[in-house]
Amino acid sequence: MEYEYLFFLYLYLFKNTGLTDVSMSNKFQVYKQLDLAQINRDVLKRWEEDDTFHKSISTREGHPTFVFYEGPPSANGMPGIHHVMARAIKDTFCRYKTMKGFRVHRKAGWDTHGLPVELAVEKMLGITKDDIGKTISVAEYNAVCRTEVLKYTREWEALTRQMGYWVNMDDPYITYESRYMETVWWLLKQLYEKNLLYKGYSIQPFSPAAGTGLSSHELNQPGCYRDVKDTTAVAQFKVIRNEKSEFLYKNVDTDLYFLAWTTTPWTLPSNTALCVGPKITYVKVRSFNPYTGEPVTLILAKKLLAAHFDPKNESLALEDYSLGDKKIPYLVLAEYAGTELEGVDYEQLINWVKPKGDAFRVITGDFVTTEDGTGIVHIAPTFGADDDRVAKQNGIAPLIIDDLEGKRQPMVDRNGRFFLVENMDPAFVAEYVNLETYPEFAGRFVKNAYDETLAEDDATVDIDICVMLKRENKAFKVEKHIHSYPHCWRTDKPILYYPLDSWFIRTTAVKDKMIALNNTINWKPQSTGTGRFGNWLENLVDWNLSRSRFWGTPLPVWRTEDGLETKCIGSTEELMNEIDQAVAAGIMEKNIYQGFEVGNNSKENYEKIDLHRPFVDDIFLVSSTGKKMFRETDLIDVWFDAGAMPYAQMHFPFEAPSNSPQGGEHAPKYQTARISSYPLLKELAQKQKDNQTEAETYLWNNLRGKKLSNFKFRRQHIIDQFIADFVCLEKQLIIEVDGGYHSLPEVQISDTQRTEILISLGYKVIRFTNEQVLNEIDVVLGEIHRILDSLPLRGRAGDGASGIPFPADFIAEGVDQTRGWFFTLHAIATMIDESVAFKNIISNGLVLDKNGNKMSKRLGNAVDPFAAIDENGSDPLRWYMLTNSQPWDNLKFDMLGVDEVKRKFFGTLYNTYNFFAMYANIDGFMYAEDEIPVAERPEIDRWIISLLNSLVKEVGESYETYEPTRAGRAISDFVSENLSNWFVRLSRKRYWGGSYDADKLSAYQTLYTCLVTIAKLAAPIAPFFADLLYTDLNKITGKEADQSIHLADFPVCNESLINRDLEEKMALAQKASSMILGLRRKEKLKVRQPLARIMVPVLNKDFRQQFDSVKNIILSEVNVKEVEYLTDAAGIISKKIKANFKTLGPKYGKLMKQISGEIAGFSQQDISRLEKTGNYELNINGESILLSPEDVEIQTEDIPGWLVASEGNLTIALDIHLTGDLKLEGIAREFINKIQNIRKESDFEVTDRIVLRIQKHDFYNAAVEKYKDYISNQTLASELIMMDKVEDENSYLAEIDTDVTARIQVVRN
RNA sequence: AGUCUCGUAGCUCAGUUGGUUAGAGCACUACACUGAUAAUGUAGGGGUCCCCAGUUCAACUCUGGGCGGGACUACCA
Repeated sequence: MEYEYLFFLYLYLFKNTGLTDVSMSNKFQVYKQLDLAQINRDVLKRWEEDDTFHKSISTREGHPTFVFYEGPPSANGMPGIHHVMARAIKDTFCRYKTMKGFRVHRKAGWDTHGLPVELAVEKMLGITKDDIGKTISVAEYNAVCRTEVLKYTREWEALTRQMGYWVNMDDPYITYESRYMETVWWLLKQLYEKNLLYKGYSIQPFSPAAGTGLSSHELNQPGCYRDVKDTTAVAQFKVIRNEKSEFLYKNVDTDLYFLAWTTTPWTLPSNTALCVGPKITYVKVRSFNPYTGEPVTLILAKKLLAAHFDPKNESLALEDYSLGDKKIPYLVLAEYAGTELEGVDYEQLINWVKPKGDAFRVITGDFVTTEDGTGIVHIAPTFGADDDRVAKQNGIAPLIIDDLEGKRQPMVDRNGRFFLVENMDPAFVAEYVNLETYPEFAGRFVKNAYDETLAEDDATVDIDICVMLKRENKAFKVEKHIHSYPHCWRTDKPILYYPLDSWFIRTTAVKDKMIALNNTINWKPQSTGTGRFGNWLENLVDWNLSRSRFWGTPLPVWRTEDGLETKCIGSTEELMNEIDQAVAAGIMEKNIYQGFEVGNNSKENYEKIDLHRPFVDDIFLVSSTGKKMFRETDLIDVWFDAGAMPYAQMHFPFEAPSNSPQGGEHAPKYQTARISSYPLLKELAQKQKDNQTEAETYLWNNLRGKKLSNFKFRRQHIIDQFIADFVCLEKQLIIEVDGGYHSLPEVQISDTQRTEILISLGYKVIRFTNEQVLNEIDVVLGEIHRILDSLPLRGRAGDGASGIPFPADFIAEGVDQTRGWFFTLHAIATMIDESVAFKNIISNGLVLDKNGNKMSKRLGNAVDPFAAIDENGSDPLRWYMLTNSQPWDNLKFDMLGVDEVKRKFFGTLYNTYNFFAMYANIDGFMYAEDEIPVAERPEIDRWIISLLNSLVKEVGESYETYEPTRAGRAISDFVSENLSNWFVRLSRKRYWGGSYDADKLSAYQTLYTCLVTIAKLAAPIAPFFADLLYTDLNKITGKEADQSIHLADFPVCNESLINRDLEEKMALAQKASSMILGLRRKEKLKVRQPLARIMVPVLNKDFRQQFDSVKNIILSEVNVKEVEYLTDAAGIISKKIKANFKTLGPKYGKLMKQISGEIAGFSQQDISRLEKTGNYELNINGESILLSPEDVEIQTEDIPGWLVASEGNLTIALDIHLTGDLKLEGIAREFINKIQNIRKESDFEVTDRIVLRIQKHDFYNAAVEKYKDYISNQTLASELIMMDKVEDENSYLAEIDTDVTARIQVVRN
């Protein structure tokens, strides 16, 4: 036993007796068991005491910012486990960016408006929408909404805290607050002024009986959809023969018609187009009209031919048909693709009212199916949402009537009747209405249910229209049909799809811009961006903003009753002024917001006003012509609230105005021109711009238009009192291009002064000569690029809204937000700023239960996030969720998976730490010694450090590209495979015993570095455990200044420490060891029994060298004494050869089968010829094929007479012959094993010294004698005494070999 | 119905520009190791790579068509 080691051992024992008081603080904390839930609580407490979150922001003051937007959750529902998922993703990247030195902006918020809130309130109060304004006032109702919506705020905050989601909750934005709504109004006004906000109509469910529109939610209430029997018609639309349709008339000897089916014949008079499917095949059929018997030729979908013509009748002769025959013959004449039919004109079916504009044309639509009907859809744009959309896209006019007030109306009025002629504009009637045919139907209800004088079985308008069509040879088939049709939940009467007034945002006007901007966004997964979101943009329609509800942001639009004058209000200031004017004009009695101070942005001030209904409804304004103006009663889509959050969370522009001198908290701080000298300088700058040198022009052309990594450069830009040649303001970098005269001394002095001043203003100045720019532009640009990268971002990139964090660098929400929040953010940012709202986005999948079902309270399969965190801590939950599957795939959440993560990753890491701590405490390692240069550390240390650096690189890249799953899995693999299973296992001996020498120190330093680095890499995903690990380590060593890992810097990969060769070698060692252990197992040879040698065939020089350098590791791992290399010359290696498909395939393609057959048939001579000469010629089908060594794979087959294992191209033979000496050593090791077990059973301390007494036995006497020192050393025995008889008392029987037991006594010294 | 997405071992997931015998972890079974010890290691069994067709010398991989799960968007003639 070395003295040095003894010394430390004594020190350790001494400390343990408590005789010294320096003890505890110098020891690494050792844990009895891993309790991640307790760690969660402890670390959380420390974070709160130390205010770590705020420190993680304040310590990054002045650093470049990383902007994250929190998609506001609604606090009127409890948080679920899926919120843990979403928030784990968000938190991971915000923490990562913090560790990368960014100042991360992440403001929490609450989404508070919308239907779910209204429904919850109604349920709670036991009322319906009908009661609002009757049994409860709107004001009371809204007051309840206000409290209801934040009902679960406390739970949400608790979840945020417990799961370690760091988001700034100091001042969350709340969408119902007046300040937030003011920004929303401001945005709407911007859109209004850009002519992007307009009033139009949309097709919505409408109840003529109740006289009101219905939301789709109201339609989905139980009992609303009912099966009803309606008259349906297949109508014949007559083709107009002209050059567009001429091709259809081939072989046609009758009139030609399109067939279209409808379940609502009353919409036929409003038909203005027919729609065919572009991918559907149509047929042209010669037949007869069943009602009139007239010969007709009809066009319908091929697939539906059998639905309208009995195939049995095809054989019938056309000539034999006479009117009244049940069997109607038919003949298919031709087939057409849907696209061919596009553009063909047809006659109006029912000529009551003429449309204004283009109509009666065949158009195409993807929504057309061949499920039922004829595969041709009758389009009445005023009565169907699809119809309206497809008509607009194709420029087809709807059938619209001008009423007496000059308003545009559909053919059916709001009572559900065909419009009365006397209610129409006479001028319109004169020009467009057919007074011969229409009056018979005018005033008829389109559904009998609307007319109290009619009964169920009275003739309906549908029937009368069909009768008319039959008579006119325009109806092909009329029949009753049962289908499900929606009814109004209040009146029980059928609803109509009906055009209703709505406010729209003209998103179609910016469609191209939105598509272009979307292409710059990094979507995770990409397919959501190009697919779901991209397609949505391609088929964009105008955004219908209107909602007829109560609890939401009111549309800030006032109109005069005649609709001729409109005002859109964009701020409280504007509103106050307008109200004051209205009061002055006598329209309002007083200003209801009196007391509100314009310009005072305090919360208190804004709480004085309420911009919700009903208060805003009571505001009437005065128009420029003195007329009274009423607010449009609509609320806006709550998605607009959410999409407005980049602006509204900052109360933009009211609190961070874009051009204000103070510029808001986040405004760029760069110094610009001095006011006094600006006019002069400006003139000068312009002159310089006009007279640029050749070099300047050349460089400018390489910098302009954000060519260089998207950095914006300006030329001849005035800064303070100077004109900088080129400047990048975001990075405060000035580039000067100098002509020859700069070498003059006086010019140099002034240059120096100028540079000094600019530097003092915070700029970096670099200079190039004209020659450099002209001759070495790549070098120059490379240098600029390098310097740009090294500089922090000062201002904000981009030209969007200034003064606020915009756009976001990163957002993440569920994929269900694609057409919700993601869209509204994108749309608003595009329209307001022509910018993206977010640069990187993760759209995460759903969290399902372990069987793949959606979680719901009803099924009882929902996981309570609080219980889950309480039991496991949030780290394993977070780790599991991010690493089990990629965030954008759905996660099948299974608690067993969480357990696995706990055991496999956290358990292993914890064990590794505990291992380290235990020995470090014994040896008093505190990382106080100088760092041993990596180059001087043993191979295994350099290996794990190499892998560690590779890991740092991979993990860094993964986080950087928003791939948390890859990052987490890489960390976990490293910990369990390489660190624990290989490095620690092989290095155990180095920690145990021996002196505190360089090797031991290296072992400690290396393991310490691995642990602390792993902690940092894992910190973004597992913030609690990582911080504990870090602080436990750092407390003792004081290596790092930061008190929390979340304030520390993310590790940087040191490429020079990565040694691929070494990594390969070690992989070889791992493989070889496992193969040899496999062989031992097969032969039942314990690893304790040393063996003499292994033999390895050498196929090439590199291999021998590689194997040799890890030989010792392998040998000690598998307890073998020597390795012997076998070369060809020995003649005992037999080789086998295979074709390398990867190299040969592309060259010889078709011949591969034969080639591989030939190669497989190579003899040993053939193989060695190829190896020696480096080529081999094959002849296949007369073609000469030249093989090189790369075209084949050569492996050794086996070594006759030896115990052999083969894997890939590595073959190892094991010599299992036991010499006497080996046997003795095996016995000695057996003793060590048994004695160690006895120590353990006796609960001895690791460091207790013992006295050993062993009863003699002929089988092992020699072995014990020979290895006495070795045994003593390993078991910490001060004495080893062989005795004839050891007393039974205090002794143990240990089996040393089959039938050989030893009596051993182990006594503490 | 449309769009997107997923489908590989009992479970959760990898699988590079197509290339030879499709992998890992968990679970299961067996074994080994023994001062990291309520830890660790090694091995084994287990596959119609959802199905069909095509392209190719060669398909888990590419193309087309189905089937099944999920999400979103529509609710229709």
